[in-house]
Amino acid sequence: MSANSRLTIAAHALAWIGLYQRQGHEVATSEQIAASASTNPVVIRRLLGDLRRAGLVESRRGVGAGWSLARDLESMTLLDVYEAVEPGPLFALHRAAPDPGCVVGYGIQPAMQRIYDGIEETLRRELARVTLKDVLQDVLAAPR
Amino acid sequence: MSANSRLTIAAHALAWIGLYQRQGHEVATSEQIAASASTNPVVIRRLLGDLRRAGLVESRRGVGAGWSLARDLESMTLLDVYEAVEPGPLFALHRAAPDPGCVVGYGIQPAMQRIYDGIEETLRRELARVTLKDVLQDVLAAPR
DNA sequence: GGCAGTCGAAACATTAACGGTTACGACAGA
DNA sequence: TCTGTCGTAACCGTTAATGTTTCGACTGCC
Repeated sequence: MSANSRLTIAAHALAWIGLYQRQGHEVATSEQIAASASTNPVVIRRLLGDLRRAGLVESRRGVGAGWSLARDLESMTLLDVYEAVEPGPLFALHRAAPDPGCVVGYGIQPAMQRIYDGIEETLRRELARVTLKDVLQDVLAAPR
Repeated sequence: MSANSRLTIAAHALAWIGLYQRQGHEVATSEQIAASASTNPVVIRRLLGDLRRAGLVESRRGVGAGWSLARDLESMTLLDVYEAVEPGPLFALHRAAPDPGCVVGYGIQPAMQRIYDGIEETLRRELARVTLKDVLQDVLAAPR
């Protein structure tokens, strides 16, 4: 499907900020998060920008600049993150419209769309069941 | 997510072959199916090749050549089709391994993998609930 | 007022996936 | 032998994802 890592990296960033703040720090920088996630600070800033637009994080500029959580990790679910960083649908319909003169070509798109809508709804319910607090707890529970 | 249309086109092809056979024909050609789906015969042959490897369709060569169903549409689910045409996972982990010296970097991958495994299992259950017969019925039920 | 550190954003490069297209050999029935 | 179709490789164009560089904007601190 050519899956991307956006949800993974966004969850990583949120967990990192949450843990860092729990340790008494005010803000985290994109450079720190990028080092933990083995990627580029600009990639982190782009993703956190999406999360900021969704109201999950806040950013400060200037000297003591960086990122902080806008809400408690407990109040954020993976669905919030998913909606913030993944705009499109899971499955695409035909690239070009199928032949409307053919019975199958005529009826296939609404039929598949209904199925895909149901599947995405199920996916959302599943994502909504996991909070970012759950994720961080699970991360910290990893055996060393 | 950069979704593709493989599941859609594969379902289209199976529904088309099923209907065509119901009308008394032995085999369907990739050219006929491609015309209905508004794509190229080679694209159809590639997809049907995947479905053949999965035991869903059969192909004949030679003069009276073409494609036919290997099983009843009722016995095929969208999960069978999905597994035949979509090898990869839905969500990717980090492209480069995260920093194992960081607590979050160390524990994030197993944590996210568990979540993703659960989600894919749910997706599979959902896909397994829909047979290709259901799809064809739904297609034929479209108002004209 | 100037400096320093960080974000915000644009621009560009690289890579990979996807779908479309052409081409041609293999095959099997007439 | 001829014909129609599959099987498959090769190549192309488009798009998405990610990485990288760059530079202006901002703001606290000296």
